[in-house]
Amino acid sequence: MRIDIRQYIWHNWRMPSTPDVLPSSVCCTPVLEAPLSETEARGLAHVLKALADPARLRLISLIAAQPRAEACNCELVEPLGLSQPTVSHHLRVLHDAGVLERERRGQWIFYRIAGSQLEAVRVALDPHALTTVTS
Amino acid sequence: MRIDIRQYIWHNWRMPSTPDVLPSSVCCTPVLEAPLSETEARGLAHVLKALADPARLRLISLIAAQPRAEACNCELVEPLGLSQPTVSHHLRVLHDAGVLERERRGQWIFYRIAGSQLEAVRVALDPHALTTVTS
DNA sequence: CTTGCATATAGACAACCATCGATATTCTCT
DNA sequence: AGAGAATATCGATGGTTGTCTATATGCAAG
Repeated sequence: MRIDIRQYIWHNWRMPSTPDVLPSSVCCTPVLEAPLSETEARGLAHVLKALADPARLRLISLIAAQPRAEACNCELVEPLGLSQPTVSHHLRVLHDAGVLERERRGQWIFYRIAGSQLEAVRVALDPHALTTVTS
Repeated sequence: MRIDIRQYIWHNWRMPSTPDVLPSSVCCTPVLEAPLSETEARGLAHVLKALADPARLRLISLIAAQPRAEACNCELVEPLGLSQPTVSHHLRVLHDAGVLERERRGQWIFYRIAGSQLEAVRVALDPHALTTVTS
């Protein structure tokens, strides 16, 4: 619940500098470009469904607002006002959808935002259909 | 179910040329910029929830793919493979979320994509947080 | 005004989901 | 090995939702 500063620093000693290059597993083609197949629609809906919850949106924004843009479960329970199992559940949903990355460091598990999925969603909703991220 | 061409043309006679300027009722601030309030999160989640369904995503893409970028209920039932009431329900959800506009013309009700809400979602998910559409 | 078509609403049902308390797992330090 | 802390899993529960059939509403043409 409370974090010991010395332990925190120690465990971050060997932390790799925040990785910015990601696997970039894009989910689908722009929605406004051509009719989606059922499979494409299911894939995009899966990611959107993960995002479409107030608690999860707040989790994302809370993580992004942290100094290192990462947070452990224990730091999120109190500001969110939900129980620890519920927070854990939401983090899992976001991780399964590829929106969050997780990394265990010592006692804690830190979550970061995996930018590529959010970007994929933005591209999918792009009215200009730029095919920026593409295959 | 089947559309009479003469009636179709007649009813489109007095159609205003597709309006591009929209009320632009934006829902929230960029998620990655600052922690969302519960109200902001609820608002954004509402729009995302409307988008987070395979049938509705396919509806959007089907409408966008039409020659005039608009479609009536009857044109969407068959390609979607769902019952007419179900299609009507999904169109209603999208309209309530501000994703679709509706306009009655004669016997039919035509749905168009209301770009501003999609754009608002894209801005909300923007990692660069440009505050392009703003208040 | 009646018939025919397009759309919406009502009611029902099954599946899903957010949430919780209780418990298990995994790690660290002594 | 054992205690303590962070996280995940389990089981239950109340609420939401996607889908259908049946029915109602609204518009147009004869």
